[in-house]
Parts: sequence; C-alpha cells; structure tokens
Amino acid sequence: MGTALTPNETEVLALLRGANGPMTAYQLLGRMQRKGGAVAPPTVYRALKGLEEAGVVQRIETLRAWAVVTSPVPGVVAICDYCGSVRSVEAPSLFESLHQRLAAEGFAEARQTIEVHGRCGDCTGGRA
Amino acid sequence: MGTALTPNETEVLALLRGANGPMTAYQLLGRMQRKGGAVAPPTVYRALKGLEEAGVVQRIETLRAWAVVTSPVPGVVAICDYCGSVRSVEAPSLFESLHQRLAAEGFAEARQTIEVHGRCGDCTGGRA
DNA sequence: CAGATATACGTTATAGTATTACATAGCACA
DNA sequence: TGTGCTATGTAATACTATAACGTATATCTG
Ligand SMILES: [Zn+2]
Ligand SMILES: [Zn+2]
Ligand SMILES: [Zn+2]
Ligand SMILES: [Zn+2]
Repeated sequence: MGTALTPNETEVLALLRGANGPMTAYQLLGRMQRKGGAVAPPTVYRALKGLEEAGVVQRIETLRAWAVVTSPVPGVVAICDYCGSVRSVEAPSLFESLHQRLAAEGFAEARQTIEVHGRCGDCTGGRA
Repeated sequence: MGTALTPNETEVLALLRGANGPMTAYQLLGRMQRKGGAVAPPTVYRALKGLEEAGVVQRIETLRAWAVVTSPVPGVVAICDYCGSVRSVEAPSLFESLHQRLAAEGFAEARQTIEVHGRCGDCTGGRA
C-alpha cells in the first residue's frame, strides 16, 4: 500500500541521509542536476511530498528546509543558531500534555510542529 | 527606547488588527498599494520585522503568514485546517516543561515555535 | 552654523521557495 | 487492444523574502 519508494524518492532520501543536516529543496535540486542532467523543481517537490507522506522526511518550518525523520515518534526539533546543528529530541509526555491541553479547548490536533531555536550544548560549553 | 512605532509599522499593524486572521506579506502589500500608491515589498517586510522585534506580531511559520500577538506570553498556535481559524492557546506549564526538557539536553532555547494543525471545536461539533 | 551620525523610507532588482498545467511513457490488467 | 493508473518530464508561473543603493530628515556636537 504505497510503501515502496519511487526512484526519485529514493534518490532524494539518499541525499538527505547523506547530509549532516537539513537541506533546502533547491540544494537537493542542485545535487540531482549535477548527477542526472535535466531535473526541475517539481521532481524534487513531488519526491519530498511522497517521502513526507511516508513519514520518512519532514519539513523544518523555521528553516524552510527538509530533513530525515530520526525518531518513530514526533519530537521537538532543537536548532542551534550558532553551529547550525539540528536535533530531534523525544518528549512523549510533552506531546501528550499538548494533546490534553488542546483537547480541553475542543481542538483535535492532526499535526504538531515544535521547533526551538537557541544554543546547543556544544555551543554553550562552559559559558552562561 | 525603540518602542514607538514608525508610520509604516503602524499601518501594517492596523491592517493585521483589522483582519480576522493571519495575512501574508503580499496580502498586506496589496492593501497598502490600494491605499497609498507605490509600495514595494521591503516596506512591508521592514515593518513586519520591526513589529516582530517589538513583540506585537509574529510569523505563523506553517502558514507563511503574519498575525498579531494576542497573548503576553508565548502560546500554542492552533490552526484549524477546515475553517482556517487561528487561535493562540496559553499553556505556560507546557512551555516550562519544554524548557526543562531542553535544558536536560544542554540546549538553551531562545525562541519556541509551537504550531498545531487540526480541527477546531466548531468544526468538530458533535462529530468524532 | 557645518559636519557627522542615525533612522526611516523609497526604489530597483534579484534571490529563494513552491506550485500549476499539460505532455509522455510504462505498466497492469480487463 | 485498449483503458486507466502511476511516475515522470517540461515549461511556465506564482509566491515569499532580501540585497543594494540612494535620499530625506532628525539629532547631536563642536
Ligand atoms: Zn551549536
Ligand atoms: Zn487522545
Ligand atoms: Zn474550524
Ligand atoms: Zn530556565
């Protein structure tokens, strides 16, 4: 049932897996063009859409970029504005609290986006 | 110290306050053009930047749109994908939990984005 | 007052992100 | 064989945001 990836999806996923962080759609496009010849934006965006629906990639909204999903459960995306690192931090109870809080308002959530900018441990190291 | 708004900022803020939800930068631009004559994108984006720094507007990342800040404390943005309504829900303890969870990872957060898509109370009304 | 700095704004152009629309090729299968 | 479905190609366009440079005005300072 739609689980098999298409060749384009496979290629985009491989590029994202090979990167050490999120990539923009046009960075992906550039990589594919350098490999394959004539590739246009819809090729990349269609692949990203398929991969997102398959739950293997996600858009990092505040970066307008795309990253592989590293956790089976949605996490908090922690983005360091100093070194650029992006980590997904699991926090199941936080998401459950969010669910409860919204349910109390009568809101039925379908998709949560939690992204935090700041300074990672490496970049705080020994400093306030 | 920088608290007074400029004329452009005042105009953009008035437009956002008069809207019943977020507006895109180019929707704001269109409104200003219909009023004032030659207005260009930088005018809008500069005003939005100033207003954001003043803490009176915020970008709704998942909508690529801009909205007035309705709460003195950051909230959860609940977006109904059916009727388009956008509400900011206060949840101080949730933000505190988030802070704790990230601090445990050594991450010092500076800015949080929490946006949730789903179906609002009005749109669920009586249905599962 | 002359000169220096800072802020706001105008203007043009361009960069960056995403989608629409339509055509084609291949495969599954009645 | 023909019909529909999926994936893809291709061209154009829409949408979002910023860079770069010039100008006007206010404010300070000597
Ligand atoms: Zn860092
Ligand atoms: Zn539940
Ligand atoms: Zn609704
Ligand atoms: Zn603290």
